[in-house]
Amino acid sequence: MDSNVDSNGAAAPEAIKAHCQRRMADCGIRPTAQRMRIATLLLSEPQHLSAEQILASLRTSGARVSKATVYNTLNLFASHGLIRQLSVDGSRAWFDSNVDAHYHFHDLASGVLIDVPVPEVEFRRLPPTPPGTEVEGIDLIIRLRRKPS
Amino acid sequence: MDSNVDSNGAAAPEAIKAHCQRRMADCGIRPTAQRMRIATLLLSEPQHLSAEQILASLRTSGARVSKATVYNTLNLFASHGLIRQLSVDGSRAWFDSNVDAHYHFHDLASGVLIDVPVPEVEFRRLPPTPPGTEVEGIDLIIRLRRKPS
DNA sequence: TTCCTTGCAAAACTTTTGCATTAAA
DNA sequence: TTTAATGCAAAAGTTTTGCAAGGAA
Repeated sequence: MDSNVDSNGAAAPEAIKAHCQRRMADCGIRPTAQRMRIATLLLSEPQHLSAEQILASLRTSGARVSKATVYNTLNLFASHGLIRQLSVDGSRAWFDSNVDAHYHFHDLASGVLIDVPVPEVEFRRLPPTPPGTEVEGIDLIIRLRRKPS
Repeated sequence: MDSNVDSNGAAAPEAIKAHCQRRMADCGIRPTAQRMRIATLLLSEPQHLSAEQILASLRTSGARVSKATVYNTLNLFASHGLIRQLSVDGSRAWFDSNVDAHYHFHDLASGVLIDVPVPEVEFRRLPPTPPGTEVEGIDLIIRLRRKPS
């Protein structure tokens, strides 16, 4: 049985599974076995994972998934708004399970990304958009360095 | 002679050259022929260029430059603060000749980047940084879509 | 049957690197 | 003469694609 709540108090696997199925259905994405594996891994909590990390994690846990399917699935999820793709440093894409509006800290020393909730940032003033355009979204990345002590 | 001012009123090539030499000297970068070509191209005005665009432009104008040198030089410039490297969409790096603090509009339809001067954005509130860290820089990209008319 | 999904391998693309050659100090 | 910069080709890393095989409707 794997219906227990884990040591962090995270939602039980069954609940995550159900949650993923519901969200995929809402997006009109057919819940195949591989997609469910990727979704349950990524959507289990707010996190930022790369395609390679997801592939490695799935392989480690014994799943049979190809690299092509991981990439295709992540692109599919992102295009349907199930996850969000981030461009942080250009070296690779990061996939964010949190699609609610939010911003990021980027720790330059470790590479770690940390979510910044919307209420933590307030704009007093934003530039007027060019004619014929409107704001689709705002990407804010606050780069962090180690404070010299 | 190519010391005329061009039709846009931009600085004359000689002035740009001198400007580049001075800035490279300030950064302790030896002004070799290839570096000067890349610098005069990129630093002639505020703009965003990819490595391939720079390589193509140099080749078109008859310069003998290798791809490796273009990449190595751009990395060198960026590491010395002569230019700024941007991660906008993950597909490739963009090199920004404007190293003064500023933000960007990103037109999703055309891919075009537009500078947003600092005074156009004011933060009323920013999140507290995690312990032991301080802000190194703030990257703000305002994504634009075409306004439905 | 028909359509969609998957895996595998190959390809595409951007960027980096090794090394011999060239240019500069 | 000694060090640094360049060009070329190859390699590396990430992501996409073609196609045959498998699976669901």
